[in-house]
Amino acid sequence: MEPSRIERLCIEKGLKMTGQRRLIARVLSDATDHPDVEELYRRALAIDPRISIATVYRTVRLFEEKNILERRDFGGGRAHYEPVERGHHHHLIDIDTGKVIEFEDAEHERLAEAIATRLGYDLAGHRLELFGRRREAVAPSRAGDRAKQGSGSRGARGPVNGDASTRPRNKPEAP
Amino acid sequence: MEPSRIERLCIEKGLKMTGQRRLIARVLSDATDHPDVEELYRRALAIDPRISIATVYRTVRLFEEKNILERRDFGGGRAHYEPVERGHHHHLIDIDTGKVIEFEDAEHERLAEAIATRLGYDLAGHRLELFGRRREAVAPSRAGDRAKQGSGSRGARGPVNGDASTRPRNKPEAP
DNA sequence: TTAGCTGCAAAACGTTTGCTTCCCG
DNA sequence: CGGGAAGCAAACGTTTTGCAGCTAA
Repeated sequence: MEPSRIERLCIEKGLKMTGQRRLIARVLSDATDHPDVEELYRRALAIDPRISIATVYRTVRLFEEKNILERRDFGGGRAHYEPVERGHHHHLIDIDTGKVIEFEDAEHERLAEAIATRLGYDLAGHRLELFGRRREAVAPSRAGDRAKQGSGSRGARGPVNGDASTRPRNKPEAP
Repeated sequence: MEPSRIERLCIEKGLKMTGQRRLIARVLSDATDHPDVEELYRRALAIDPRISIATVYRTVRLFEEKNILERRDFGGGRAHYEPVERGHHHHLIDIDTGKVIEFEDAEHERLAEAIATRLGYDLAGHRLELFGRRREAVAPSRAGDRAKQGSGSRGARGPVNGDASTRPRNKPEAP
């Protein structure tokens, strides 16, 4: 079987390629979403049931350090991962479904740079997260134009209450 | 002793005011930074050594639900809190010192709204975090106009390595 | 051959909760 | 007085780690 994109990256960076790393690399290469470690573990288990979750943790950490993966924190306790090769972008999180939409915005990049400069800093990184809710179709004609959405790891875990009342242990919430 | 600003808020919202809540309200009113729960606990302990950390957790959660506090996640495991009365703003985190600088930017607000709209969403909230490093003074004349900085909770815990090598368990890092 | 990876189970970490006692309103 | 709050310790969910054996290079 030919090496996955991420496995190739690993080799480039001189990592020792074990079966488990190859497996995780493949799972990550195949992913189009932002899985957390448990989800990665689940997907890996489905292919080879002998892998341990400790290895998944160790591997994503390694990959992150080697700049192969990016860790994302959408709020809700668990870290999510995605290949850096997808390039720089930001996220809009649907607070009703938990779905994550990726986007880029040149103007924002420019603005972030400008703000840092204004404050006397060199920008080393930044993150922008939007939390939103599908806009109701207001036009009287056909309701609901749809947005291309990158899909969330696991499905929604119940809607966020708009007024920050009870917080359901592990949900993203709108700041 | 007269009630702190936050205690007044609590009373307005009809919360039962116990000694502990009054204490935490005071500590929060006095804070100009973004303390985490442990730090709040420490500051509260210094005033009244009989408070328990469980109470601090329960209280900040309550205050958050009542829209008195805002929880912030700067990456690094712990949640940080600040009074909402400080108004809407964003943060620039100094990756060398851990210091947090607050800023507002009208253009960014407008842009965030516009992006959400473009994607078919109503913006419910958003967060922008910049990670940066003090700019070296390059100009031969007077070096470095200074930025008003809100100061980090506890001092820096060692610099972040620019290339994401070993991650020191509980440090913010630049995305 | 051997540095370094894996699995397992146990520990660590921040946070929440069950229960009993205590206190505010 | 009664319902909610506090304290304590135990439980929680996620992540890390110590150790003994295994494996890629």
